[in-house]
Amino acid sequence: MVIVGPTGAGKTRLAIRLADHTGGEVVSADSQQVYAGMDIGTGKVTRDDRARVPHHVIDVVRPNEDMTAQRFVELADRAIAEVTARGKPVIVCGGTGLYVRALLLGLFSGPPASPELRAELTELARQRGTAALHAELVRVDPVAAAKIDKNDGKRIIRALEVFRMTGEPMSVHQAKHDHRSTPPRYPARLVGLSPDREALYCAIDRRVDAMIEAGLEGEVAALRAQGYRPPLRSQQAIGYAELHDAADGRVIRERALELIKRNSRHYARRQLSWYRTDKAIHWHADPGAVDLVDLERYLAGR
RNA sequence: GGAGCCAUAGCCAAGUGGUAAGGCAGUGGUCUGCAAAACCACCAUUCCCCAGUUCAAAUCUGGGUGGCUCCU
Repeated sequence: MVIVGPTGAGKTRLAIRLADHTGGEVVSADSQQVYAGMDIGTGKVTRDDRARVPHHVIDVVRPNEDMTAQRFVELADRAIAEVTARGKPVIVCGGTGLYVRALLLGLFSGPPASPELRAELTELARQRGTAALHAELVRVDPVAAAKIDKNDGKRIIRALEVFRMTGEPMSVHQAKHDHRSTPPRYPARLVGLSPDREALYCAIDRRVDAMIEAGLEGEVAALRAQGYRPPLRSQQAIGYAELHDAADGRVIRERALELIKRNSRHYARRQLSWYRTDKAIHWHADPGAVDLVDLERYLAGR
């Protein structure tokens, strides 16, 4: 069972409810909840819930470590194998579209991320401009270049990275792993949560207020005390980046809180845009109205 | 009671005779090892209202309405 949807839609609550109902365990597919010490701002389940319902792929790296989609897939695969071995249903709770897709469909067999090469290419982009890198990509991999916007530095760098490390264009690697034809790695039932837009935005605002009340600022202070701050990827997460800015005096607190809400709304929109195209998802507007008995019947039928 | 200034999208705002910049918000989208990231696109047939001048008005003139400031 895979639960997807935008931030603030109620994925976590539904996952817990479903786990309680079925005796299943939860595998998180969230690119920020992997970081230990980042609990409030990433909306992790409470300690009580975790004590009752086992959660996996949460708190698996320190905030100064890199996380990648491939690493996530490895960790999730292992967790799923363990839970399955115990004879329990697996509930994947995912907010990160790329991670969910990578888990279900796999990634093309390319080289792993190379921090050195990325640093080199990033420096090159800074000096000569992103357009220059794109021009190089046009030369070595015109197929990929046609699909990547000339301003999209991150994707241009990834494509060049793959080419340099393998001597083969990324588009060739990808053609061997076409998502439209690759068989799913797991038999999954996808449940999507998509509340009314206005209600979702309201929920997001309230959720941010609740995070502040719960001590998000203290959490950020603790991270800073340990030396974790931007530009660490983990510290650029929504709710953290803004409060680091506030702590550094770049914005006033009031504005930072507004920005957290705004950025969360933007993020929710991007998530919806990602999932909307997936025809396999069964959508529900109200997480509270999802019929657990129906879902359980489906799980039991496997 | 008098004088001055102002009125452009949900918000901020440029534009002083030649056919409505930009930013924010909003919306749609892209996504194959950084994804809570990165990137793309759309979004005022019209400038408070009415009349006038002009080939041409958001821009000039007159009147009205609303707001702000100052004087009495």
